[in-house]
Amino acid sequence: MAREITEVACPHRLKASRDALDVIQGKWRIPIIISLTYGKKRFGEINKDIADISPKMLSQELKALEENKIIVRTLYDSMPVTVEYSLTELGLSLNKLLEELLIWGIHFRETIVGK
Amino acid sequence: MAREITEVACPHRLKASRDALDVIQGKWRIPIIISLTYGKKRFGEINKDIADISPKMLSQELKALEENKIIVRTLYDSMPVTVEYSLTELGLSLNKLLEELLIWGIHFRETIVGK
DNA sequence: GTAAGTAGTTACCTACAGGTAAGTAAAATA
DNA sequence: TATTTTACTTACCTGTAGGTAACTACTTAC
Repeated sequence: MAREITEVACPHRLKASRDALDVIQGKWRIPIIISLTYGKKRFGEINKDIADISPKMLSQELKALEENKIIVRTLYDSMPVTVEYSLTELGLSLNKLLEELLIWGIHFRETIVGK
Repeated sequence: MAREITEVACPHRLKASRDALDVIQGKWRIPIIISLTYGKKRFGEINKDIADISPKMLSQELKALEENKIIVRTLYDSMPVTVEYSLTELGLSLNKLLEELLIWGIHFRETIVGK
């Protein structure tokens, strides 16, 4: 019965969904990921892309995304040290989820606001 | 160029994604939605499904989900007053997004933990 | 009358997300 | 020598998410 599915399958499903949510949640993660889908960028470039983020928050969120293997930080020891951030394979694999989030968000807006 | 897409299309995309995230984010929203995908339920039944939620949090989150038109609250004035919660069309339409969240969550776990 | 069930509410507390402002270090430029 | 650029860090503050515990109101069963 449905009861069995609920009790047996749900804890695992819940844990995975929660993991995914934890990675993309917060105010800045998605903007950062989207900023990097258009290619590798430097700290200052991301900062310009996302106008209202403070360097503290950007630094903090980049660190978190790096820990979760969503992005990689590459340091070039050129004359003025430059750092570049880019999406990993795992980061790129978020594409479908982000797309679905976007689609539902639009649907939500149409349903709530539109009528 | 990509630059143009970034600057023109992103603010709207971001807003929609953020809207969607706001609806499902937090510790209890997804568990509650999943609990209701298996049919309408009463307060006490959801409380039993999600063992560690407090009545305060359940009440609070049900109210928020109702405000966002994800669920409906139906009151039956039978002898002991009973209340039933069920998913709306909009709530049911979250299915694909939740599925995608689950799929990526599993992929994430395999990539991070598995190897 | 007392207990138990249904569906919550109220008051209070803590932890973390996020924000502001300023400081840091190293090299390039003027 | 002083200023600018890049990439941050540090200290401090506020607001919200979430938690605990106890209380409420109504009804049925014992």
